[in-house]
Amino acid sequence: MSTRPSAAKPRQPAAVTRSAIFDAARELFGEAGFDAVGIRAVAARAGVDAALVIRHFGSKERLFLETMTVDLPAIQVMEGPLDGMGRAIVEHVVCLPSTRTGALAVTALAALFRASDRDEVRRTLRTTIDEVFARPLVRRLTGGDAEVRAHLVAAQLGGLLTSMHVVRDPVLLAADPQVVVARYGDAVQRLIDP
Amino acid sequence: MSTRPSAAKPRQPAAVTRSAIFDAARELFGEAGFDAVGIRAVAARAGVDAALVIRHFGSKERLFLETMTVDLPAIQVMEGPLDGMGRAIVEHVVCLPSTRTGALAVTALAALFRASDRDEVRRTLRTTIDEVFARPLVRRLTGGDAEVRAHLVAAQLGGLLTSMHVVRDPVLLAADPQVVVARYGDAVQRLIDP
DNA sequence: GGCCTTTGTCAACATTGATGACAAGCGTAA
DNA sequence: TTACGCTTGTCATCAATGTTGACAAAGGCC
Repeated sequence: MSTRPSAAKPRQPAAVTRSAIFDAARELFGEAGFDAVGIRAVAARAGVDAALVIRHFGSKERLFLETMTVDLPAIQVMEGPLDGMGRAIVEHVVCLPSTRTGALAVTALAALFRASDRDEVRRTLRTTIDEVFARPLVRRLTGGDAEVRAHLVAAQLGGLLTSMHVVRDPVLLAADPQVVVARYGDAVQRLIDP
Repeated sequence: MSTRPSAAKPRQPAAVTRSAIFDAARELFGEAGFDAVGIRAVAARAGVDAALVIRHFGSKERLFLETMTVDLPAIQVMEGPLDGMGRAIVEHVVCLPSTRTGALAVTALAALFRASDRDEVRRTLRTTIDEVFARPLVRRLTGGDAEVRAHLVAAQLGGLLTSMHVVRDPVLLAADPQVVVARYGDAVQRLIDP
């Protein structure tokens, strides 16, 4: 017997271990949220010691922020015609979870909302919403109070997202998506029109 | 010396201790949120042993749910005329923090949002929104999709509230309240009109 | 005075995020 | 090869958390 009977893990390049931790964390955080998921659970799923998680990501919070990043490029329809943009945006948002990256983004955004107790998380959430929703719109809107109106649209979209994926309002989840798109889209349009 | 040199606290009726804990918890939870506030911090602020907190409220989560209850009676303007109700509701929501109970309600609602990782909290949040926003509206709306429309209005109001008090969008916080009321109110009205 | 419920106190428990020491692998240079 | 140094993995440990149970003492009721 050598000094340590338990088989030591064969050495791996740091990138492999890191991405294993990343994937495990993304899944677990997305499902259960920040505080329900412990570092040891992430480590176990990644097949790794808990201390390695901290070594690679610095802290649980940084791991969370890094994995729950929503990397959505600005919504494309915001470059299109202003006519009917309200419905187009809402349709885009409602149908997001049907694509792979969209589902990840929605999950991440919801997780950020639910963990926004922490200052750093709140800051990330704020800049994310600003970059994805508000800023692309400000440049397109005409008429008075353009900036405020763009941020109010962002509030509307955030409200729809949180109602469906944070609060999980059963009425909205069961509703016909086309009705939601038409009704809510028109309400959004009201803020787009000058 | 008797067996215990430190002066024991004079006995108090349970209601007094309980309400001291309640007040301390309400303040701390409202300021910093669920996980930033420990039981021992609440106990210290109430001048009480940590074990008493559990004895009186069962668990930290139950204490949180009990103190972060929003006891807003249904919004009064929802009983008024449908004409201009959108602006009236938004004005009510925007001006809530100016009253004592309103400020407590907003703080509690925001805290519930931020702690909605936990199933029990999410359930409370859902029924609260349903009772305060959606249900009173369903009875008033005419035309098709009344229930969905009412819940979409609730989503709008939730979005405005979270943008201001959870995300804390600086643009909205700095904006002229009258502009917000007028613009967002009209968008809400769009969902009220049949 | 005895008895029982209520109120307060304290020590402990398991679990959490995080740290630091140490061992082992692997390449490079002398 | 040997020696050094950097990287990777493992472990023991720390302080803090929510929660529990045992125990002390106060006060009301017979």
